[in-house]
Amino acid sequence: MSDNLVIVESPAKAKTIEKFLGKDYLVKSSFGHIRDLVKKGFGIDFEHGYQPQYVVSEDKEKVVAELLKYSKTAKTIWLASDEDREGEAIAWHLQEVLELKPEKTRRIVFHEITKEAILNAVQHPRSVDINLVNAQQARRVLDRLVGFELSPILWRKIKASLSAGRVQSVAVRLIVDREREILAFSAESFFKVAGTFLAGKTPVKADVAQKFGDEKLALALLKKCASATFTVTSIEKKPAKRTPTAPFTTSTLQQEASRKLGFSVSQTMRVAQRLYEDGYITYMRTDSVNLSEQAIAAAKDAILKIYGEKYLHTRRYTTKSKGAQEAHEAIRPSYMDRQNIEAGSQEKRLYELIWKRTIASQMSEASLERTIVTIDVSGAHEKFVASGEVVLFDGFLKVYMESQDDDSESESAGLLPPMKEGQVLQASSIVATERFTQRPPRYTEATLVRKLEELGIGRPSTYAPTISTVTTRGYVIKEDREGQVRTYKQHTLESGKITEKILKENTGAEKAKLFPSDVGMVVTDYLVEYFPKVMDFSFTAKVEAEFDEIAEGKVVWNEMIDDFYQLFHKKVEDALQNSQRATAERKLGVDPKTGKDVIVRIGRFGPLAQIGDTESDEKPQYANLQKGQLIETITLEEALKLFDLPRTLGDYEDKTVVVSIGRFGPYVRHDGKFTSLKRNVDDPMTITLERAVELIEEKRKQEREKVIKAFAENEELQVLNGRYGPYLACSGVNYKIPKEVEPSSLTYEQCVEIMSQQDGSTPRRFRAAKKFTDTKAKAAPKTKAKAAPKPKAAAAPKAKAAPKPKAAAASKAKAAPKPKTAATKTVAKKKKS
DNA sequence: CAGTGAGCGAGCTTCCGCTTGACTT
Repeated sequence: MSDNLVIVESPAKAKTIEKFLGKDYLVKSSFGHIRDLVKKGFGIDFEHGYQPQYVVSEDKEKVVAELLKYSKTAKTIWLASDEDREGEAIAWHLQEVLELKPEKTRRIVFHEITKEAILNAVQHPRSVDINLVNAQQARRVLDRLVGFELSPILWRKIKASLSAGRVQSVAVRLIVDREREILAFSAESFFKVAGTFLAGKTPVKADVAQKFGDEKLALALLKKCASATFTVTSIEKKPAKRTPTAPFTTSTLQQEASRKLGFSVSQTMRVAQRLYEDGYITYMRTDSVNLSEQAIAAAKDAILKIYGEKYLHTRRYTTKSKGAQEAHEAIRPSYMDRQNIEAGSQEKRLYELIWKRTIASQMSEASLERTIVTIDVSGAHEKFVASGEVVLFDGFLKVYMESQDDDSESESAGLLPPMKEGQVLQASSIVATERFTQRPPRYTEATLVRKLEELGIGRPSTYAPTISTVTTRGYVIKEDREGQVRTYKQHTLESGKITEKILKENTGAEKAKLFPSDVGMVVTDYLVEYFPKVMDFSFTAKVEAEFDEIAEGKVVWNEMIDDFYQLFHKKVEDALQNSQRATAERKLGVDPKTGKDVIVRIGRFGPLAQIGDTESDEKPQYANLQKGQLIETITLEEALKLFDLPRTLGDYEDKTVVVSIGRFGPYVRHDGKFTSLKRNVDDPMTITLERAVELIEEKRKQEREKVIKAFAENEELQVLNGRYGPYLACSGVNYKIPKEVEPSSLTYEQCVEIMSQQDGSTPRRFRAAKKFTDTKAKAAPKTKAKAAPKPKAAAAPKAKAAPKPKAAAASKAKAAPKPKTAATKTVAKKKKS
């Protein structure tokens, strides 16, 4: 037994630190928080100063038991959780739960995982800072109060199972507010004039800076240009510099991975987690841009080696973002000399991004030269301006360039041909093009995270979960929208003649943007009306300031909570008593067929349109709103159209063919079977019986051809034809068929071979492998007759894997604890339901 | 997986932050 037990938060960290500390130290992980407020009810004792009622979390009981065992025998226990509010609380909970005696307990902190930092920390222990712990308790209690008081109001006033909270409700509000701005926006058109001139033989593009709100003025300029001379009146050269951006934090990594790699926020975190666990990068949940001295030195070495001294410029970055707690370093490669790694393609790409960003942050500025050429038009006061940019020294740009959010139209200015002041240029064409003012952009996941961080709302560990909460609650939908075709005018002056053209462009198309749902809008409106303070964008910042005062010992935590709660709870009571049920009901008009009212509202299962009311004798007609339609904006015509479905097309094989729109889009129903319409080809409103039958037959054919091959040896194993081509399926797990193999000629043995190879090849397949054997184990007792051939199939891959000792050993080690965890999980789930 | 939308009204839902696995494709 070791004399020293060190407890950190993350198991990957524990492994690294153990190496630094040597044999006398046993390093274990708490896996984050070990206790939380009891799940049922508030978990707060209102009678006794908001005393929190804690319980060891179900999934942490094992961890706690293990830590308890080691702490009993250790002489000294080092609480090495992160140096922030939450970390301090974790240390305190450990102290309480493990009943650590003060004389045996040391609190240490370090914010970089280097030998020096850790040894230094051990030299400077302290005790748990109870003020900081109290700040965390206040944070925790406040969040529980807000969440558990507001959510039930929504159940009663809007819809069951809804939720509200300090972070999620404001996140939804941002999206709702933005959508309303977009709805209120009307694009204004104006004209921009641009010309192509000839300097010698080289074409030069130049623009008139001003916008012409009036088409006539733009045309007037074109007319003047027809007979004008164009003279270069000034050539201005300006030096410009660009400096690299700071190393990655969680939020900036999410933004760049979204822009450059197209990753979702949660995808970025999943990939980063793997990189962290494999020791490639430092911790991925951080708000700090700080690099350790060691990291800067390593970056310096790498830059000198690869790019040379000219490119080196080390820097220390400081964090600007609000509420940053800086318990960790920035996200950076663990080893700066490692430019590439061997891993999955996503991991590789994200690692490369992190490496480049980190290296670039320690590189020289880029120096550029901007050239601005002004061209006068004789007989007009407008001027054309051409600008060019030349990189004199690339510096960090050699490695990395941060991307922009909007796909802005600004063309990258390049090199200009040599010109002289006083030089007369020939105009080859001058064009006045109609342009439009741009509406505010919708949020992407990543830009929403940036906004939340800017407002100091949420933490690096919660950005991804917050997005998933607001989408799973149905407040926000991430989707693509098709744009609309818009026409614009263009006047072209060429060879002395002005011609007019009407052109078309697609506008407003959205890719993976966040849209509010009707429920999101109603909930936001309701909360803003009754709880404006909590819904204020600065609410978190205000309470954070108070938490800081608690941490400094200037304010007593439960007094702060009491001040808040007294007022807040009054508002809650008021809302419960005095607010109407919010259904977002809107009357659109009257149905011309029946003369009854047409309304839209939120029903039990979501937004719907309704003809007639429940009080009259006849039952009202209902129809779901479609994807992309909002109660707030739908028109009477659009709503009436919804009632044209389902449409009966006629009979086929003596059974009715019906077309309608379901959860997964437009479909045809015939003989109890569903066939999806082809997207962008078929329209449910106009589709004919003939075409519907064609689709039905097509699907039948596909199903007939689905099974390429089946095997007598194992009925679960099949060669199938899928959307992406032939594949192998066995007990719900799919396997790729190697390209060089002809699927129809596969033998049973070959299939087993393919499965066993893919089982061990990548971590992803590796998990599938467990599934492969597990389902067999479960399926075996159920169907005894069929059980006999299956164990063979399961055994075969293992036998094949045997020559690769590593994979086999790993598979056993990982597979072993699984049944237990699976068992405890199902028990936990049963308890809930 | 492809529709539901009152009615009797039980018992349920819910927060934010700190961590990994567990799941599926």
